Amino acid sequence: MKLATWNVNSLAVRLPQVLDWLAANPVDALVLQETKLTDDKFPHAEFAAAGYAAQWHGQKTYNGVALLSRSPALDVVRNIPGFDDEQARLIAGTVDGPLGPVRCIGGYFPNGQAPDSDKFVYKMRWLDALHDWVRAEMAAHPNLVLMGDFNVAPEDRDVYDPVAWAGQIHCTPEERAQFQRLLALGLTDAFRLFEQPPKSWSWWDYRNLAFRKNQGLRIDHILVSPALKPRVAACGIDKLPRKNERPSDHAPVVVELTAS
DNA sequence: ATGGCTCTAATGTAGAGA
Repeated sequence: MKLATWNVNSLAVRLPQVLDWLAANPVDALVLQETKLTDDKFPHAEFAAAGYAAQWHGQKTYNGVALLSRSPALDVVRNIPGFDDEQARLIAGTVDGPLGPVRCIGGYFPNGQAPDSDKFVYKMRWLDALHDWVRAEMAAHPNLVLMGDFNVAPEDRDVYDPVAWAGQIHCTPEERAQFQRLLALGLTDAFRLFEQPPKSWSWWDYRNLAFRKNQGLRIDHILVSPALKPRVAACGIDKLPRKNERPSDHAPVVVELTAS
């Protein structure tokens, strides 16, 4: 069973690339971030024609998330229950597969803008609410995957220039502590279960030839629950879509789970 | 050099992203 996450930075612009990617990478489920579409504009018919059921939660201009799956997702949740949020940042659903039901949570975590900003305060509140809700979800769903654009680089090795980025947004001690709190729930960063190429990033700035110079951050993650950890067969970042014409600034992250 | 590029609202320009 393969699951993936991809911040597409506008699904209106990137739909052809997402369809191409799914044709080449027929994953069982894919969560999208930054769709930037109101719900009436979501291209569910195009995904249905490609063999994917869709659940979505969007808004105008900013944010927006979706969950695509081969078999339709059940018990779908939009945004963090109990956390009043005007921004469309989370979707969850249960996807059936060879391992039985898997709870798939896709999140577009707040950017935070700057450590001294109101948006950083919101990011911390959002992460607090996520932590408490994920704990409850893990109790209800042993097979659980939390994936998405976390907007956190967990360690210095996830940053192309850790000295320049020290204390900057995505790299502050507060954000990294929030990432560790999620791990402390029993979740595992699937990417780090394997040897990976050094300087592995999931995002590269559009500016300054950052992709060509491989100057990026690893901020898109897939965390798995204890029951799934021994089932993780592979996890990697697919840089190919970043080489396309008009690419997203993020690359997809993929995890493979085996039944035995 | 605090920008660089890309997206959205728009149709000139500004805010956000990371």
